[in-house]
Amino acid sequence: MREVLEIAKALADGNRLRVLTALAGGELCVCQIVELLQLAPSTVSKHMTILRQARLVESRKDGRWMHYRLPGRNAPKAVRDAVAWVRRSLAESPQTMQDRKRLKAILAMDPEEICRRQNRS
Amino acid sequence: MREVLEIAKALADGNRLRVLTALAGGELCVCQIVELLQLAPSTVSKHMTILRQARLVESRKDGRWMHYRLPGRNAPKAVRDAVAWVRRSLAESPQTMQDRKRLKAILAMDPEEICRRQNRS
DNA sequence: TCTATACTTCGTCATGTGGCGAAATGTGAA
DNA sequence: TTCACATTTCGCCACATGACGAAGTATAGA
Repeated sequence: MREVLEIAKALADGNRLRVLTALAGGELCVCQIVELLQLAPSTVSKHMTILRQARLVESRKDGRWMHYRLPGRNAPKAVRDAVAWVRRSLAESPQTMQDRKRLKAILAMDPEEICRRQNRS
Repeated sequence: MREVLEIAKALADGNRLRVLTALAGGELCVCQIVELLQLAPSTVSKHMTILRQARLVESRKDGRWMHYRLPGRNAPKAVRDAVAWVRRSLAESPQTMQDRKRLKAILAMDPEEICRRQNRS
């Protein structure tokens, strides 16, 4: 119950649903997610912590960059099923389409430049 | 997105998860749910409204009694899948076991007596 | 070591959510 | 019609949550 409720609460936010959907296209670092959601880095960090606590994402630290990705096959069934539900339910959503487009542009840029941009603003 | 988020928010509460799990055993009226959750009738009513708005439950009015049940086959796929996720994920949970036992006792009683009890307290 | 920087943590604020009791609603029975 | 009563709606309160900026942490590079 505790685990399932934690998952459900983690899913109960539009920005977190967008992140999970975006991660279906492969892992992303925090600054890329910041660029996608257009939120403050601290806010994004908090969202990612909530998703990770619920095990809905896994993380990998690479130097100064933190990468997040969807959970692998060894994740609990409740988690994998929840992610699958989100992916299926939002696959055709207008928000997802728009994010997919935006993400394409983000991935085309150099990650370092994205971060530099954020420091300027 | 709107629909999926509404479902996720409706699932993000322990009492509502308990109700959905309990409804797997068949439809229940409000006073039976009140007895199960041990919450004020007005609180339970609010929970059921949230679940119904998200289409996670359907309702049937029978005289003074309102019965709630899990959605049928004509419900949206996102809804059916969400209910299935909850049922599968909580099927073996201690809370579910305990509720199942309590529910058995509740169903053994006359519904009218349950309501009478609630008015006394 | 020192600096720059990618990210997280902390403090704060506005808003959202879950709880209750009182009042309103609607329906069967007298 | 009038009453009893199952349920919902309303108003309120305490607490949770999402947002930000400032400060802290950790790591690559000079």
